[in-house]
Amino acid sequence: MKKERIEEIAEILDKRGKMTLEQLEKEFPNVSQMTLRRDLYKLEEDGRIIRVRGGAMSVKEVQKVSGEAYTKKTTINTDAKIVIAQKAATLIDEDSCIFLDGGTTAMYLAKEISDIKCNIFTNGIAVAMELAQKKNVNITIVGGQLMKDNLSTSSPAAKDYFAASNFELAIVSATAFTPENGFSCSSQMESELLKMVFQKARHVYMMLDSSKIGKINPYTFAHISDIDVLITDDKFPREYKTLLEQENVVVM
Amino acid sequence: MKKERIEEIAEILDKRGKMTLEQLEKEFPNVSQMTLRRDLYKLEEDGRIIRVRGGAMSVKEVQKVSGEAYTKKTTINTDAKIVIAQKAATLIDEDSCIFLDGGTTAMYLAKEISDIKCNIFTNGIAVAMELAQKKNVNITIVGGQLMKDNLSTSSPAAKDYFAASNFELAIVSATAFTPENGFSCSSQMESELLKMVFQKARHVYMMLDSSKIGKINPYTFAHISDIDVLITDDKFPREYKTLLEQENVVVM
DNA sequence: AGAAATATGTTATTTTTTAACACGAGGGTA
DNA sequence: TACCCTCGTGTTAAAAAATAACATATTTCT
Repeated sequence: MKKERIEEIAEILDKRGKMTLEQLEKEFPNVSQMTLRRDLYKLEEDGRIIRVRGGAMSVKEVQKVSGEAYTKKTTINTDAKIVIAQKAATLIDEDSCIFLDGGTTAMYLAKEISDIKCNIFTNGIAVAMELAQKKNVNITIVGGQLMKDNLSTSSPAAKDYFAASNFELAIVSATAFTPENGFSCSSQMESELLKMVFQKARHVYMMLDSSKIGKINPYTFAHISDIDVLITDDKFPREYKTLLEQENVVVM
Repeated sequence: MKKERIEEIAEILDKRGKMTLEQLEKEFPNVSQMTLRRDLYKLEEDGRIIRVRGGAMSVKEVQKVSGEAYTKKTTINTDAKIVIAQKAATLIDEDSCIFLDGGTTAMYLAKEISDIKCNIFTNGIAVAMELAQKKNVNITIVGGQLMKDNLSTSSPAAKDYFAASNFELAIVSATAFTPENGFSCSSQMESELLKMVFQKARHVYMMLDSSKIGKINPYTFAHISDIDVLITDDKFPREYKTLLEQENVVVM
């Protein structure tokens, strides 16, 4: 089917770096050239490849050449984040009303979410941009000052926003976690915003890849008891898991 | 000479990210298309650009925005918009406080703005994202519901935002204009938001490429008398210009 | 100066891409 | 069940762009 084929094309392209349409036709003899073209077009829209004369090339390939600076940040523990995002995506129901933070994990979640009718609040513009591709998702952006490092907003005025809006579920992530210091982040405003979110939300799911564990950031916005579910990867330490479960947190 | 030209092409490309051959021809009117093609070929050999259908894109650009889609649905009257954006960019002073709308013209303006210390409010997340690359620009996003077609937000709650913030200058654009119906757009919420902006702003500059002229959209948010400066391209009809100048609008 | 190398322009040809329409397979609804 | 709709796909014609090939400068070097 379409989706698998597109995925496969992306993989091949990532692997080989560059392919001509002719080569792709050989690889996929049972579909027409036009279909492959359309697939490439879609992949280009998603920013995964660049179409060039005669075929296409992988964006990763281009980035590999010399781009370390920016790329690095987004590739920390990418695989784990994607796994976490996929898990989280299964937890989103139709017609639900959700807050999503602006972190990279949320970004991956935005990619993974299926296009169902739901309402999502977010303070991350990259997240919002990703979600904008889903037809059925209603997106609301929390305004405020933009932090350039993580492309998310925060402001004291967010309080007013939240006053007039409701959401049952908040799916957030932290940049650091220890059992003693709880979940922390590096920006005070963000921490304040998240505290507000926690007050508003009926349930809170925390996405936390294992690289965050044992680290401490300046502003704690939540403790173990504040969350309902922790979504993590399989490198998550067993002892922490039992610890969390003792506090009635579901770890998945 | 060849070398300087190639260098210049590389620089332009790094700045704009992507250019068509047509645009390059305008930039270099004294050489033939073929020469430019050969230049691009050379630059590709050197690994600085990637040639794509119709033109080329900077490798840096690809490396920079890994998540964003480079795809251009935004190719309507691009040249005019860039010209307008360049003009508008010259009007932005250090330490000023500006509202910028979320349209494509504003997007180009965001690219052209030099990295000076200033404060920019915007309701366009694509605009905000572009601005995020400037170190010295302080960005505030107006929250609200995201409209997927133009990636800008609008909401009744914006009023509250504006209540607590000031800006001297608003630089906006419209999707349609006639002298009788004034400046109009297709979304009621956006129109309301712009009206609020107009109330708050001391000065209003309107960016309007000539393709918008003579068209009417459902919601009028301003008339000629509401704006101070109109920034347009050289296809702007002379008779309209005199008309505007009669109403003390500066046309540039 | 004059030959060789380099750079540019012009035109025709080939290749690639797009646009437009058609068709059939599901999926939901009255 | 019949109908309508959307979606994915294929086919073809038309447009656009890239290349190749050749002609004509322009520079460089001896």
